[in-house]
Amino acid sequence: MSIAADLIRGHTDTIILAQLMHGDSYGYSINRKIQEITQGQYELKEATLYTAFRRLEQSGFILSYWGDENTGARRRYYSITKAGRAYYASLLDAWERSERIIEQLIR
Amino acid sequence: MSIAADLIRGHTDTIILAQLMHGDSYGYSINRKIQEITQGQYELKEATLYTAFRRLEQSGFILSYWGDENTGARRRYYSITKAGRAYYASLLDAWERSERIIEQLIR
DNA sequence: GCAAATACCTTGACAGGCGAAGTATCTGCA
DNA sequence: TGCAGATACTTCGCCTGTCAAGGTATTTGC
Repeated sequence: MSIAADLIRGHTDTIILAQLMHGDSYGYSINRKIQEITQGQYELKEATLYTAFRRLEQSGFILSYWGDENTGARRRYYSITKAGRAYYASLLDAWERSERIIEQLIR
Repeated sequence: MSIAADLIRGHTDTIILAQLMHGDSYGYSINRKIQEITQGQYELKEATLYTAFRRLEQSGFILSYWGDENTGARRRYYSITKAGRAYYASLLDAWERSERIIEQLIR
């Protein structure tokens, strides 16, 4: 991974929720998607990913259920809740504001 | 402070170095400058600020010296080193790249 | 038959941010 | 003179998020 994870820190929840806004998905798939989108420049470490899922579920922003694959490894799917959508919107807004602030401060 | 500090986390060093690129300064002043620039939307907590100074100095990115005020409280001034300038440039670059990545990931 | 990919989970360490509390000096004002 | 408030720096200990390392189980390809 070529990008300092510290700079993405704090966006983990936003990234996961953004993916779930496009539809239910499961951990491994979401992480591959992230690698695809960034052309391998970024990935979530598994431990980080699964801790985030637990955090988001405990907060009521996502729901999980086991997929009923009759083939392949078992998958735990996640679904964004209504509260999750609202939270996502507020995180997007926070990103936009912080982006402007950082821009001003680092030049 | 209205902005989630977690989003700025990881930029503390960059922000401090950016201010020192404009000339030597001391903690309290740098923090006031940050509040000015952001119109009060952001500030570094004192503990955060001074730990960052120590971290940066130990890494050789800044130097410190006591000011010789004969009035007012004593001030510890900081000066950016050559290594600090190079580090700052690399942090700026990292910011630009991470900004693009985040943009892609959160929509 | 076995390596590699898929898929998930847990533990413990570490780093950075920060609340809280403390020290010391100076300024303004009653 | 006395005292609040601003200036200025410092330390301690907690909290949170990241992640290395290790583990489990299944399926696919050779």
